[in-house]
Amino acid sequence: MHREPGHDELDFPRPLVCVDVIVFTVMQGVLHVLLARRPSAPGEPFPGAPCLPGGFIDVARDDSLLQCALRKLHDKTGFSSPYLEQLGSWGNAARDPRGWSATHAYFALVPPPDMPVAAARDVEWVPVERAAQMALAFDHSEIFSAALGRLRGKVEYTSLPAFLLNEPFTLPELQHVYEAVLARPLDKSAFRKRMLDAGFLEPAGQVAQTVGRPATGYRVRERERAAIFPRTFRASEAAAD
Amino acid sequence: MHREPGHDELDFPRPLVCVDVIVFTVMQGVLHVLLARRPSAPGEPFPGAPCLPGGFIDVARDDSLLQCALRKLHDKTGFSSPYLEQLGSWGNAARDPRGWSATHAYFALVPPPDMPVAAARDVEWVPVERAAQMALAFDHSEIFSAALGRLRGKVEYTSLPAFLLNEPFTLPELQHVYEAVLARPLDKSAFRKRMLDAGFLEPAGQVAQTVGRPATGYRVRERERAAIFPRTFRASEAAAD
DNA sequence: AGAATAGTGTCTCTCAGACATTATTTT
DNA sequence: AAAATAATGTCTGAGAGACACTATTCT
Repeated sequence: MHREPGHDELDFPRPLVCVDVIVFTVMQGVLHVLLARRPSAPGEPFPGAPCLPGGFIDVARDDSLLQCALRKLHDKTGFSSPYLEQLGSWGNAARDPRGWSATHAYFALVPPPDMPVAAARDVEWVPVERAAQMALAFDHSEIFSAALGRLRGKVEYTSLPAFLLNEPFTLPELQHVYEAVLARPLDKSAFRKRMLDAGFLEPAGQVAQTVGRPATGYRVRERERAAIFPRTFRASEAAAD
Repeated sequence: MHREPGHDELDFPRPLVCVDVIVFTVMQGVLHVLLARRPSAPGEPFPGAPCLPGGFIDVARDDSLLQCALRKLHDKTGFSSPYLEQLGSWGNAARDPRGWSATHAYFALVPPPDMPVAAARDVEWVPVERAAQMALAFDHSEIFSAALGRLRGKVEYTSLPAFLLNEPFTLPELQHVYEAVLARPLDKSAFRKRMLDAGFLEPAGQVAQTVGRPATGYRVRERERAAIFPRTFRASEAAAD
């Protein structure tokens, strides 16, 4: 901003501004993403098409982009303090037929929700493999793909999957989530060493299993941010940011 | 976007939309950032204050956010194909007294420029240590701080500093840039092994020194993206993205 | 006792860091 | 020859992966 001549009046055309949220969870050992559906009213772009939950900024109601993302997330999922991180922004003249628009994308991780909740709010949990094959409205397929890439990348070297579980959780449970997101098996011994050495977990009692030895329950020490490991899981296939 | 009732008319108030660029370079072994200055005209916010180069999106002229960032970068520095990466976005009701505004921040790495160019375009190269102590207009100090953190973080495990040098460059030169950005010395042997093993460099002849043995010159194989190393420089102090 | 799951120990490999050593140029 | 800088070699330690092994519960 700030230096263009002729802009002082502020009467030039402004882009549309949106916030979209990519919400991930793991259900039945499979990574899912929350999708909404475009309205079918006349004049609406992409009528009836699946899309990411989101919407226009309401300058009277939203104090900030982050707060807007939190509001939309709460409206759709009922969660109010999930792990939430900015993914990036997409803006150009062509992505929305209604005009030049820019969207700010956030990605969120939530523990497995109760199924009925999602259905009631007119959104749907979709396995990421299926979502990747769907044609989402606007450039939402591209944004979703970026979110999935970012999640898989960061899972290689952070404790992000801990935010996909209800507490307390066990180390075997956490390992299963890692494996679900990365879509490959991990060695149990290496996994446990890594998690415990990182020091982001604190014990929280025993968790009885339906069969076999009970497991130690854990909580994350700081819910605010993820821990970062000194190496990726497999150094040979290092991950982007 | 896409599901708010009452929005179909598109006649609701829209935020101001800007793009700001954080341009880094290394001169005389010191990391610098490019700063502009707010106009002093009446009605302008933060008159005369230092700020990041940037400005409002021109929906008639800019096809996309990225192209807008490239345009501003070219206007201010003359570089047209630098390393350019999206940093994030900042948007809220309070950051600009003229109204609800959102800015998309990009950070760029350029090789050492000719000094006069910057001066002629009404921008100035400032050492980052000094810039960190200045009160920049709007929330630009916060944005600059995030950019510096991102750069230092990624330098721990990527080849980003190669984009801060003119080609061909030597490994000792590259090491000096790493040390300038990280503000700590690195071991020569470990550094060379790391860079050569990463495979992102290709030899480009010999580079004579003023004194001593001449060094091998190198070019980066792919100018488009940075290489990622399997570990951070010091695993003990792992870095965020 | 046996099945099932949780949790540990040991060995090897890779790579970062420390630091000593060798190589090639100019004066 | 001496100085200066480039480049390599050797040793050690940390941590990842493979995989065998032990521990604790239930039926």
